[in-house]
Amino acid sequence: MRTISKDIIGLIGQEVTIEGWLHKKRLLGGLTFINVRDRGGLTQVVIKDKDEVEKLRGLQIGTVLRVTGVAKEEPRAPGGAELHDAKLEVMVPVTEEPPIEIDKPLSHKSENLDTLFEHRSIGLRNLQETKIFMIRSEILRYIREFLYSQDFTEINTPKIVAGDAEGGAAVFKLDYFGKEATLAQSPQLYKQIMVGVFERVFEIGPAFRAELSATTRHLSEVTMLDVEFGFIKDHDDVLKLLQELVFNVLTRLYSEHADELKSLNAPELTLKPEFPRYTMAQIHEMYQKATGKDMSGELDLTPEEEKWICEYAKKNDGCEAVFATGLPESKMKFYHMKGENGTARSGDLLFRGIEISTVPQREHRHEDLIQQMKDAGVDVTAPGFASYIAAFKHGLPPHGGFGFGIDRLTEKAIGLGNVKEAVLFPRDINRLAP
RNA sequence: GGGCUCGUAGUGAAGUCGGCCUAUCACGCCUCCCUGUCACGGAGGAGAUCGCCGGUUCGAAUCCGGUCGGGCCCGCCA
Repeated sequence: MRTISKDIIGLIGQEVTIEGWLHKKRLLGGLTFINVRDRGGLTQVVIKDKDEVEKLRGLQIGTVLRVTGVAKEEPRAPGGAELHDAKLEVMVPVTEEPPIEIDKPLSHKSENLDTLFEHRSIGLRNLQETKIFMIRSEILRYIREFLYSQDFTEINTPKIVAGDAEGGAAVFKLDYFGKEATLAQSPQLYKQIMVGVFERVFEIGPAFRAELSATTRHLSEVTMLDVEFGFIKDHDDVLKLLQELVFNVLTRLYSEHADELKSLNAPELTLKPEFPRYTMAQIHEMYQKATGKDMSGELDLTPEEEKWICEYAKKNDGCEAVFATGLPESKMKFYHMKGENGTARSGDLLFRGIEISTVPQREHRHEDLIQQMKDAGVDVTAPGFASYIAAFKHGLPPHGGFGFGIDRLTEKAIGLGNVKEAVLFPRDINRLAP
């Protein structure tokens, strides 16, 4: 019977067998400590028998072991317990020295990220690296639990799609049995269609972006949370749902994983249930007043302004998340709903200096949608649009939703410097492997 | 697409306006010592044709040109 490391504390006095990877050796002469890693963490094993220690000679970190010993309560051991009188069995010997260390912090300096990703399969065994992805897993779990509690249904939509459906982002083209297809840049059209079926849907999946962008916040393959729900009263309903989701997920993360976040040097969380809201025009004006730089000619916020408004909101509103509303109509997509004074009913959610989400209300009226598509130069007869338009023709209620970057949220929740650090195997303009 | 930068043992760094470099340090690795370590400690050792190609020079890690590979910012985008 195999015991998992975190359960040893409950089996004091009993003989237990653990299986895992040799994580660290410390030879002190007549006494040897080894750490064995399994899915529950590390177990410290104390070995006094020289013959048992000899079994590890020539074997490197990563060697897979079966260890049988007696569980002892020991305040000096990590976790309060350790194994004594251990017998070792080498299940998979490893003689190759690891290319990257796993028991000391790895360099996350931007110029060293390439090494980090090159040796990803080993580096991820470093407990500090593992924590990043444990936290990412928890963020996904909290998101799902919140949305289930709000009666949402999780869906999966195709990632191979016909043509350039949405517009905006650059797409990857591929040959699909002789036809031209693209990798989906977003589940936008499908999730709207599904509002006509389930009312409330969400999807967590990949989206592909072919922009030639090489920055700390861009990936060619991102993981998006896409939410869409019907029977909204107004745009405010959409902003409120996102606000509640983000507040719920982040406060839960910071309370349930305080230790891990602290060990990763994550900043303190400053958040309020009601996120401050500023219009794009207001932000341009406030930024100009503060810095003297005039950005009013820009339709969108510049990266510098995004950082600035987040700092401002943290200091003056006590909240690191902030909505930028009143996106200019000229920047809106054909499926967004027009607002007042040449703006779209849309907003951006910014957190710790970066855009995490775009939050629009959709145009649900069939005739108006068709007109907006034509105005945007979209071919409404293209095969990719037929079933989309049909959903509207057969009745879609007022609805809205948002796309939401999981990678960016994970990065910023932990306080990392580059979105790629929050991705197991990042894809960017230079990297296709591992 | 534009601009700016970087490339030195397995890993992270120092040295870079020509010579004191037979290339320095830390971690890791190997050998030995060490009975409470937990980034263990101590002694010794191996490991680098300084990304690659060419040039200048008596002499190049260091200067010049090219090339390949990274990184950061802008634009685009989320």
